[in-house]
Amino acid sequence: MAEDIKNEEGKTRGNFIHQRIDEDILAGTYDGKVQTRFPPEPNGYLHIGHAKSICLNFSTAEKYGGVCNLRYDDTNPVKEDIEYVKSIEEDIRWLGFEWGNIFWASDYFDTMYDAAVDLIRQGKAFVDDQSAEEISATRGTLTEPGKNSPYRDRSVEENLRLFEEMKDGKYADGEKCLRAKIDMASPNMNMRDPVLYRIVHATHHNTGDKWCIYPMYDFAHPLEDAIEGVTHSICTLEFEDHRPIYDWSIDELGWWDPRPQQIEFARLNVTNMVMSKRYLKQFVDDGVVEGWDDPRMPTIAGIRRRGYTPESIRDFCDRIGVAKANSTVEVGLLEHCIREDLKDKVASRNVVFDPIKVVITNYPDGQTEEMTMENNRNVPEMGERTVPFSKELYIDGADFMEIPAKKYFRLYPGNEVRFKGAYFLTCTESVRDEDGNIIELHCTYDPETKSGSGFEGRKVKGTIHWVDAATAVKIKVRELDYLMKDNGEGKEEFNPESMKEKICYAEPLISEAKPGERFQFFRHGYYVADTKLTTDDEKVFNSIVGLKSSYKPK
RNA sequence: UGGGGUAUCGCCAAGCGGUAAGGCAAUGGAUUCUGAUUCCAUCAUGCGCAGGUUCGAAUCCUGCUACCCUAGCCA
Repeated sequence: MAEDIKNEEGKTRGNFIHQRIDEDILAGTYDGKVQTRFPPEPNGYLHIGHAKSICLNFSTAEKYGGVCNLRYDDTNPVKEDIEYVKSIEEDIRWLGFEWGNIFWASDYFDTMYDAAVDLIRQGKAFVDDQSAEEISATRGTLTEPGKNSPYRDRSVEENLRLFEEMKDGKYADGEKCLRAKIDMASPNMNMRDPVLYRIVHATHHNTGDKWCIYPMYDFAHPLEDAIEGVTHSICTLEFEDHRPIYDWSIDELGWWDPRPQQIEFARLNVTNMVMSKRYLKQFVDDGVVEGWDDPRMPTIAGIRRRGYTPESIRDFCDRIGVAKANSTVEVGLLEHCIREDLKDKVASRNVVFDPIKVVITNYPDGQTEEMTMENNRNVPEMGERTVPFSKELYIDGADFMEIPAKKYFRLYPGNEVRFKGAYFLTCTESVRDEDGNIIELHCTYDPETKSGSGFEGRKVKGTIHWVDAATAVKIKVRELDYLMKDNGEGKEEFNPESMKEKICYAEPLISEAKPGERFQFFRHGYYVADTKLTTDDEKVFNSIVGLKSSYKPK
């Protein structure tokens, strides 16, 4: 996994965050301690972008022998719901990480309140009576400084009294707020007397109705980190401008030294995937997907149901690297990671798409042979299975062409191909109905060429798969594409053809497939038995990813 | 228009003054009862642009340019 890559001098060459930590260790800033945290707000499902953050935080702690805690950033009761907690924990565990502790920001509300009071005492915070609109109007613009609030110079005593009254529920939402007293002319908008506490009369899942004032992220987050003893607080790029207020909150209090440091990295973007919670929620609400765990969704629940493995996701996160440049990784890399993981793990099964019936005219009526096939050609230890073979078979629609394209070496009239695990067959005739549609193919087989017989007389260029018509099992296959597509010019839009269901014929053994079990459908790609829809009677498979390339007639 | 970031191959990404790692993709070829896998080979005289310093610059300096973030009592 995340092995240290050493250069000639033997120095570690990890990502820039590891380098920063190395410097801290060298300087003894935190006495060699490394502690990180994954701090989701429980207001939605985790997606693959979060997976990058999870891998980064947990593996960084692990690399340095430190701990990574799970902490819920639950400082806004109107936006959060305990229902998401279960899925968050399930997703992290599924990825294979273990947190040291589970913390709740709301458990620190008392300390945060005391911190706010301390700042007021120091004259570094004040209660503002202005409305949100007024505050917004006097904040200034990117180029013009803001104006001081008329309430900015209240006495410490008055501020203390007012803040306590805020806490005691004497005021309505928005009537007052607590602001830091910093600099309304700061070129950084975040430092223009930012709001520290706001009034929200709402029941909190953890603290109930104890509080009606709640700390803002900019004030709460640094305190949470400091309280827990976090050393390196890893977050995404958009918080770079917030770092001064992060540092200010801890330094002005003077309660902690050294303080944790915030380090920002670029969030993950993947082509053909939307990470915006707003957009994903819309898909769910509009019913264009089955839910947050729809196998096409980029949520961790979705990619899990899609058949991705935790190993493949972690491998992906290792390969994409960590840097500060905004970037969009091609889905091809994610696909590579899952193929790489599955290729030596899963068994192969014969499944015929768009079936065409084949009749072997010179094969004895009523005869059936049990053909032996290897489950995974790369892994002999995975053993073999037998598959029935008889006079009438089905082959894949894509494996026959009436008029062969250039360099097409599967079945076409007059051509001989190997039927995987069975015999060489030559197509002698295509049978049509009145409308001219091909309804079946007539072939002849050569008994000499049986698989495993050691026949070396001649070679064929093509090998195709098949299922025995009499014993074939019908399964439902869902061909999944990405939810978004680069339609038009550089813009990604919803892909209405992201799921196509079809009924296919499979070899009898497929009826034993268990929900969540993965297979390679011979020549087609990797598939997983859907965990919600697969029953003993009906098998439903989702496509995970296709094989790297296949012949595409022009 | 202020402030904060970022620019190295089609996509990620190392590099930290000594003469451009690696992965994905792509391309050629070998093997193959999966056009898969595996294997071997090719793939930046150039690092946003223009100057400068230096024996030597992707790395240092100066000046540009492009893109991202930022004016929630969200996180």
